[in-house]
Amino acid sequence: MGIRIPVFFRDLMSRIMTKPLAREERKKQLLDAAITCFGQKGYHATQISDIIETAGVARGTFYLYFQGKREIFDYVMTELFGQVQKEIKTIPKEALSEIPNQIRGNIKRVLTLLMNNPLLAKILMSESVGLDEELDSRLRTFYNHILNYIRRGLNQGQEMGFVREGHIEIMAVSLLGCMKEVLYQHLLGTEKATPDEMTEEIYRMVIGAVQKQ
Amino acid sequence: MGIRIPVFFRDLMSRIMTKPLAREERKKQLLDAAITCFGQKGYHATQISDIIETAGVARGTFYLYFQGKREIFDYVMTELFGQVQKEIKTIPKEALSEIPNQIRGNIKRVLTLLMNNPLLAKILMSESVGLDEELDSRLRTFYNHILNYIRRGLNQGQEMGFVREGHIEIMAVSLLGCMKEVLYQHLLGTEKATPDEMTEEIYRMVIGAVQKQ
Amino acid sequence: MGIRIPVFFRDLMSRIMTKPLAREERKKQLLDAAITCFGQKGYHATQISDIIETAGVARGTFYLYFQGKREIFDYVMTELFGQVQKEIKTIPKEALSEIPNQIRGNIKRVLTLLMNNPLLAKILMSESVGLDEELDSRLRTFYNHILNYIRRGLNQGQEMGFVREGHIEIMAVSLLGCMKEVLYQHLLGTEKATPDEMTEEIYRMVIGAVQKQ
Amino acid sequence: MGIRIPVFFRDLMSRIMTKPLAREERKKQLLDAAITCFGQKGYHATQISDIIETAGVARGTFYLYFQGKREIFDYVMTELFGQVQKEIKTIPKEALSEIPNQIRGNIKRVLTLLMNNPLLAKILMSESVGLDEELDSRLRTFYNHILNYIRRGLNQGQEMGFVREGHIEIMAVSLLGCMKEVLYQHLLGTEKATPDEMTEEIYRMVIGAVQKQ
DNA sequence: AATGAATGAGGGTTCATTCAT
DNA sequence: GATGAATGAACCCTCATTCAT
Repeated sequence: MGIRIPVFFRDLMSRIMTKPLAREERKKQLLDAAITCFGQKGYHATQISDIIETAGVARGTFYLYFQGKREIFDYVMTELFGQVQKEIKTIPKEALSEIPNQIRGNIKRVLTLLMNNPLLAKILMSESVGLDEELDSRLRTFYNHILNYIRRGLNQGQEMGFVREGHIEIMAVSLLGCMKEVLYQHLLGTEKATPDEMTEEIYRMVIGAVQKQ
Repeated sequence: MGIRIPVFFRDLMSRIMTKPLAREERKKQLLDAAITCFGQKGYHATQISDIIETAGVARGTFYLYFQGKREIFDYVMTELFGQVQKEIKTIPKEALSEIPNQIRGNIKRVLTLLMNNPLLAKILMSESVGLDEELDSRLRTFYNHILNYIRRGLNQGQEMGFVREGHIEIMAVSLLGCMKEVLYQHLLGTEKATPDEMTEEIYRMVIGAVQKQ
Repeated sequence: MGIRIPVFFRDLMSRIMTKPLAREERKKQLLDAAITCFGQKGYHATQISDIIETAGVARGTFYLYFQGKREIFDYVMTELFGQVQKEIKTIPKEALSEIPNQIRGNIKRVLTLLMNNPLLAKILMSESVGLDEELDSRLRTFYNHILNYIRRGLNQGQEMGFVREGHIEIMAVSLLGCMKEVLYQHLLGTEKATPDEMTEEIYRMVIGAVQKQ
Repeated sequence: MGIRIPVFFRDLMSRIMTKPLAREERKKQLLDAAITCFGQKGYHATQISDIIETAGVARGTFYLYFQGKREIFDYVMTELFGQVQKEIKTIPKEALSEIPNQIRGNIKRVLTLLMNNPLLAKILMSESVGLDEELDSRLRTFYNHILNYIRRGLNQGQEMGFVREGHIEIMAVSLLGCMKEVLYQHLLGTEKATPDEMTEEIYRMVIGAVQKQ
């Protein structure tokens, strides 16, 4: 299985020339490989072999950094959640006139991030429901963060008189759904619009859906 | 020898009338078991053992009716697609004043169906992306049917002057997303509203999102 | 699986028009089907399904006539052994001048039989060694019959002064091998000669191999 | 850090010199086990469990070295073919007076090899016809090699005036059959002669069968 | 006698994880 | 720290045989 000499050479080189990778670096290397693999094939279809091949690391090494497949998937999720959340900025209360642009900005940043990281998007959209209880709850938590952000916006809007009365909860969920679905169909290849088009249209939908008449 | 004709008659009857029925019944029994299992655990985590235990048949029996796990999953998908599509009714052009109620009706029927069949909903929401190409395309087809329905409605609305101008495609996808997400969060347990509340709120979102000012 | 009405019709017809097949006829029908199948695919690759399909009989019916796969294979072997042995005629002692023709005749009859029944030949040549001890011994017995015939011929020949001295046993086995191998290569498609050519050449080999100088 | 170079050196040495060897050893160990099992029970009756038990390795280990049952059987066949072919030596044209001894030598070497390796012999004699097309053709190829050798010998003999005219093809096949059958009956336990006796007798048959009067 | 749906033991293969070097 | 050969539980599927009708 495979060519032996190159392995030896790679090894030889790495032993002579480089100090062992710092623990965090090596972990990141594996994490990146895992994101690639999970994104391409999904959790179940991804094998440890895929990850270590992508990372260029021996089988045993993997288990020096992660307890197993489930754990690295956990780490992947956490990493991705973090990336998305970084893009969402709370709208400051005082910048009243700026609200439309802020909302637009948030929508656009998240869409752009996800459209540029299809793997990330794919994992967020499609995986993990039903994998097991613990992961489901992690996903729930993630979307709750986002929903909270939307809820706060809607409440604020109501106070300020922009947003019509109504079931805030359902409104928030619906708005989240708009964005997820546009993204999802984009992943499926159904939808070919640009981030700007998508942002603008979603913005108009969102505004229309919740504004006072 | 004995009395031959009666035996033959009973047999004839049973062959024409009952046996094929029995076959379909048994198949349905397995299909139901599969829906239950896939709904609870997802495709990958579901084992043939789960399905046959749930159905209460022997291992070999399963393979008399389905070629394997993939095939029964296909059947399950087809079945579920059919159930959802049955609930969607095309709105007749002439009943102009009836349009709001018709839309409400469609939303409510689909939501009710899916809320009463959480397994069905779960499968539609969460499975199969990334499972494999063939199944992905089946899901794509399904949602395309629904999207077509929504697109037609939006186009009609534009002609009639109800619906504002805009990127029909993204609008349609967004509306689908609203409904899917409300349902999905309901499944996750985040959202506890009743079908009526959900229907009403979604209806208002949808109308607001697309109507002319 | 399959068209139901025709089955019913076939059945109906057979019930109304024919009396149930006599036990021996039905058994023969199954045996013929089995010879066909074993000949085409070998013992292991032949499934009960193949046999009953070929025979046009239901699964359960098979077990009314044979205890199982092994038993019908036993019957097949016995049947084939019988056919071959029928073709071999002992050469009468007195017909001294007739010996060459008698030998030629035996060789030709057996070759012709086997070349016209490739299934029979294939089974005799290739199957059953290693299947299990009992079958092995049956095969051994069969070839012993033939070897006995050859041994007797050689002994007689020695008494009469035609056949050189030597290890009769090995000579007999070798002669059997000549014929088996020519037949076997014929089955494999290597050898395309006619029965007459083969008979003549084998006869010359046999004679040359054992005759006194 | 510690002393790095020695570790690296030991490792380097072991990678280049010992590890690959170990791999081949393990493969050989499995191959030997497979030869034993296939020889004793035949292809179909041999289970992977038999092979790994005989080899004393775990189930998964088997699949590190072979893709499956079919592949290891292929390897076994190749191995055995090689062993037999090694024993056959082409007779040099010039050594005219040596021909008888050379033929005797070939016959004896092959017989001895096969009589000392009953498993090898059993596989060559009895397996694989009808197993599947690919393996059949492999066997055909093997015997063709041997037949070619015999054909060449006969042609040479005709040119030199030793061998009578006749259908070379059938003569060659017959001679092969002599040897195969003697061996086969030896395996079945019918024939108890020593290699020397068998060699001598076969030699005389062969010579008698083909020589000019 | 005939049917064919149902059975379930058994076999081949996969793959996450371990551990000696 | 790094390696990768070894492990074995787990899973899918087949097919000879049974038995209620």
